[in-house]
Amino acid sequence: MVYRRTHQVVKRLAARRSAILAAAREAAAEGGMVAVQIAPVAVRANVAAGTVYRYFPSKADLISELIGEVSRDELAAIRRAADAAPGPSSALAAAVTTVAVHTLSQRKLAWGILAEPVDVDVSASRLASRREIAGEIASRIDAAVRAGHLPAQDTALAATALLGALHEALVGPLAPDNLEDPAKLRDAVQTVTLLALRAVGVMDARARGLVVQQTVLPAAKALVGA
Amino acid sequence: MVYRRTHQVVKRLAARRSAILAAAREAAAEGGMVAVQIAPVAVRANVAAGTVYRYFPSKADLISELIGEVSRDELAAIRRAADAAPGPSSALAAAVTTVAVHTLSQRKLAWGILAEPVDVDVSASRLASRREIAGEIASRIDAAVRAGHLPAQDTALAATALLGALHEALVGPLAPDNLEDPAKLRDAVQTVTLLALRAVGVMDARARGLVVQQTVLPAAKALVGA
DNA sequence: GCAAGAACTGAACAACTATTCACGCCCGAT
DNA sequence: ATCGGGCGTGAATAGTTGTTCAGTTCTTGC
Repeated sequence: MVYRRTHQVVKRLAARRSAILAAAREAAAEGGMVAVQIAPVAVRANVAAGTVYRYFPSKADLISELIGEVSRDELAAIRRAADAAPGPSSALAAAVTTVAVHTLSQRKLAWGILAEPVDVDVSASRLASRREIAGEIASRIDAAVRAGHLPAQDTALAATALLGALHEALVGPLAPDNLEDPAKLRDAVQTVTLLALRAVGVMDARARGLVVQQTVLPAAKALVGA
Repeated sequence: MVYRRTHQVVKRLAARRSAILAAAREAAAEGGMVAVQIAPVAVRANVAAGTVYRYFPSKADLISELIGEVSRDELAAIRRAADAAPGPSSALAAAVTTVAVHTLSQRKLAWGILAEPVDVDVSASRLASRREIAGEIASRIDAAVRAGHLPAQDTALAATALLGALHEALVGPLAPDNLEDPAKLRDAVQTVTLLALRAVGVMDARARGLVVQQTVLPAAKALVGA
C-alpha cells in the first residue's frame, strides 16, 4: 500500500461532492427538475459527466440527496421560527408562515422537490421529505390542541391537508403569477396562512391576529433571500 | 370519387376512437399515467399501435383528451350535487364533498389526472382542468359570501387552496392507505370536508352539521362506483 | 366483380439521456 | 525522481418509447 488519502484530498473530494450537489440545486432552482440532467449539472460543477458517478451511484441518488438537503433546511427553518414563538398557537402560525415564505421565495425549487415529474423514481425521498415536514406541523397542531386552543382532531391528516393547501395555492399551476411584487407576496402569504389556521379551528379573529404578527419578519427575510 | 364515408363507417370510426380513449382511461385507473403507453393501450383497444395515431396526433393529445373527459365528468357531478343543495353553504359543502368522494373512489386515476409525472407535456390540459374545477368551487364560495354566510375573501385563492388540501390529504403520498374500509373512507371525507369548510370561515358547529348532512348520500354513491 | 381510395398493421426508426469504461493524469509514498 | 494506484475524462453505449410509413386489408360506388 503506497497510497493513502491525505487530509487535503479528503477535503477536495468532499468539496467536489458539495459542488455537484450545489450545481444540481442551482439547476433545479433555475429550471426545475427537468434541468437537473447529468451533463449540464456536471458542466456547472466543472467536472465531467462520468465524475458525477464517482460521487453518486445514479441520478436518482443525486436527486434524492438534493431533496433531503432542501427538506432538512426547511425543517430547520420551521423549527427555528416555531420555537421562537411565545405559545403553541403562535408557534403553529409561525411554522405555517415559514413554509409559505420558503415555498414562495423559491418556487421552482419547491415545485421540483414536491411534485414535478422526474424521469427517475424519487418517490421514496419525496415521501420522506413530506413526512418530516408534515410531522413537524402535526406536532405543532397537537401542542395547540393540548393547550386547549384547538378542537381535538386527526392532526396528521390536518397537517397533510394544510401543506397541500399551501403548496397548491402558492406554487401550483393556478398560483397567482404576479408574486414578484413584495406586497402581493405578503398578501398571498397572509391569505393562505389565515386559511390554514382557520382550517384547524383557530377562531377567525384570533387567526387574523396571529397572521399579522407572524408575517412581518418572515416576509422581510424572504426578500433578502433567506 | 368513388369512396364516401357511409354512416356505418362514421359510427365505427367514432366507436373506435371512444374505445381507444376508454382503454387509456382504464389503463390510467389501474396503473396510473405510467400505464398509459401507446402499445398497451392499443392492445387493450384491439387495434395496432399505428392506428392510435389515426385518431390522436400524439400521445400528448390522447392524454389531454383523457384529462378533459375525466374533468368534465367531475365538474358535472359537482354541479349536480351543489345545485341540489338547499342553500349556498350547503351547496359549497356538497361541492367539496363531491370532490372528495370522486377523488377517493378513483385514487389512481385522480392522481394521474392531477399530478403524476408524465413523459409528455400535458400541463396545459391539467391547468385547464384545475381551472374549471377551481372556478366552480370559487363561485360556490362566492355565493356563500354574498349570502353573508362567509367573510369576504380572495375566493379564487381559497378555492385553489381547498382543492390542494383535498388532493394532498386524500391521494397524496401521505394519504392514509387503509381507505378500502368504507367507514374509514367516510371518516376521511368528513374530516377533510370539515377542514375545508372551516378554512373558508364556516363556523365550527355549523360546519359539522353541513358535513354530516352531506356525506351520507355521496358516500353511498361512491360505494356503488358512481 | 372491380377499381380506387381509405383505414389498419406492426416492424423499423428516431431521439433523448442516463450510464459505462478504457484511458490518461495527478497525487502520495519512497 | 519515479512508481503505484486511485481519480477524472468524455466519447461510446444502451435501453426505453413515441412515432412513422410501406405494404396489406377492407369498403364503396359502379
